[in-house]
Amino acid sequence: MSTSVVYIKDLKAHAGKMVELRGWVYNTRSGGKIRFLILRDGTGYLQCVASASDVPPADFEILGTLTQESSVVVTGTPREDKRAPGGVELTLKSVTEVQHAEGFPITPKEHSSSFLLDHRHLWLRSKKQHVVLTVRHHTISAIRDYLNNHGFINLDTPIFTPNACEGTSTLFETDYFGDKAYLTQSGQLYNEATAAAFGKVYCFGPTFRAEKSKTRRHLTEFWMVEPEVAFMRLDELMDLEEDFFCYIIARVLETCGTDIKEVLERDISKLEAVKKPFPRIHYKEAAKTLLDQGVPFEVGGDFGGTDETVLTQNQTTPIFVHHYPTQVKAFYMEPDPDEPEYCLSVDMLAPEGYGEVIGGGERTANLDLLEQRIKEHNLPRAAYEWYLDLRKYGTFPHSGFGLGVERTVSYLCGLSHLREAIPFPRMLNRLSP
RNA sequence: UGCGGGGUAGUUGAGUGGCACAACGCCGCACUGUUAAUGCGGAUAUCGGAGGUUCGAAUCCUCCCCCCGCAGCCA
Repeated sequence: MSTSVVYIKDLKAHAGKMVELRGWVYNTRSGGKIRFLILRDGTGYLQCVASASDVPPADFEILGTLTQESSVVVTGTPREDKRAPGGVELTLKSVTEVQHAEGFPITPKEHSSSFLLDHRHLWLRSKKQHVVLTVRHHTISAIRDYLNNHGFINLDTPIFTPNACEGTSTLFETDYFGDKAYLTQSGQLYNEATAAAFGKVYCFGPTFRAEKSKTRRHLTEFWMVEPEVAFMRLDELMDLEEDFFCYIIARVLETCGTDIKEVLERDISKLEAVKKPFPRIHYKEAAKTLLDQGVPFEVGGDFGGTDETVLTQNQTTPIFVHHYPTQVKAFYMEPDPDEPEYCLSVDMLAPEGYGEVIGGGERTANLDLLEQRIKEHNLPRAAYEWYLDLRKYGTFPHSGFGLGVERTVSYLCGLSHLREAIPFPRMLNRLSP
């Protein structure tokens, strides 16, 4: 009879049959003539039990010397047992040590965040990080599925760019064969070109901001999905955003809900309560709310983290704040024709203090206005000639938005800092590992 | 970048002028159902770096480095 090689997640289907598993030692416990091995294989955790009378003496000896994260191959027969964490355990028949690991630095006890980040390559093996990054995977998968199933074409935009997209944020500069090139901070301008060619498009990739921000909500390298739709107006954009976001939440709850609740100890009823439509609040109304609550807020400015928390504190769903002052938003935002000092922009703010997760709006379709705005923002006109062409040859109303993947994952997982929402975070003071 | 809090054993902390401590981890012994096992024993530190004050500095002073939190900016 041959022994089949299985993963822990599939173990229940092999109850009573001899199987082989390959993985790493999570922990061991010894009880004299009985020894326990907690094995992890990337798909789950499994308690293996060996009695001195049931395994060869040499194998029993190995079980007594195994250390945390040593790599092993074990064989045995799985069976259901209420005493085991997970409900299934393995009656060991043999164990082979592939490599003996000495002094694994991360123990199941408490560590500081900087110690863990220094050991991020090893921290990834721990339970919570495993769940968070699995949520990230399903978030990305849901994003792609939603857009692909709603007629969007994925057309990725360049990471090397010759000019600033929004002109305001700080860019990472690189040498490009003697010329200056910058790492992209948004694919938005290129999306407008592909939207004119394909109608509904999105780009999805890393973006870079050299902002010297050191907060729980900033990375210097983060992932963003940016859909752009030809002929879409602001109200339809909000319809799209809320439907999209609800789909992501539903997919993640379906695939990872139990782990988010049990391993991350996040209150998932807060996620289950998120239903569309989300409240749509005009900037002026939001500003009034802040002033009514006694928040020292300067009308005409953008919202800070604290402002966003106050605005969302009594909400069970994310909210939309639209019509920000034209002055504080990017040059390409379309001014409201009735009230040009406000523009057709919209941010989606998540509840529970997570703040802005989506930023977007309707883009200026008018060539003259766009030229004027480029001048006002002191942007080099030559670099934008191609962008102006989009208004010269069949200009069209269009809207789009950018959703930050790490902020979304952070919200879904209830993290206190988004550095855990990406495998290898890049921050102001961290470039390694 | 500004303000605040920190840097002591592998890790997490206590220690405000007088013998460097504890817990966990690690090593050894015991234990046939452990769940971050338990009990007993053991090893482990240039107290972030450089200078200074002092009979004596982890502790006081000066400069530097690094980390954490908050804010601005933003997804």
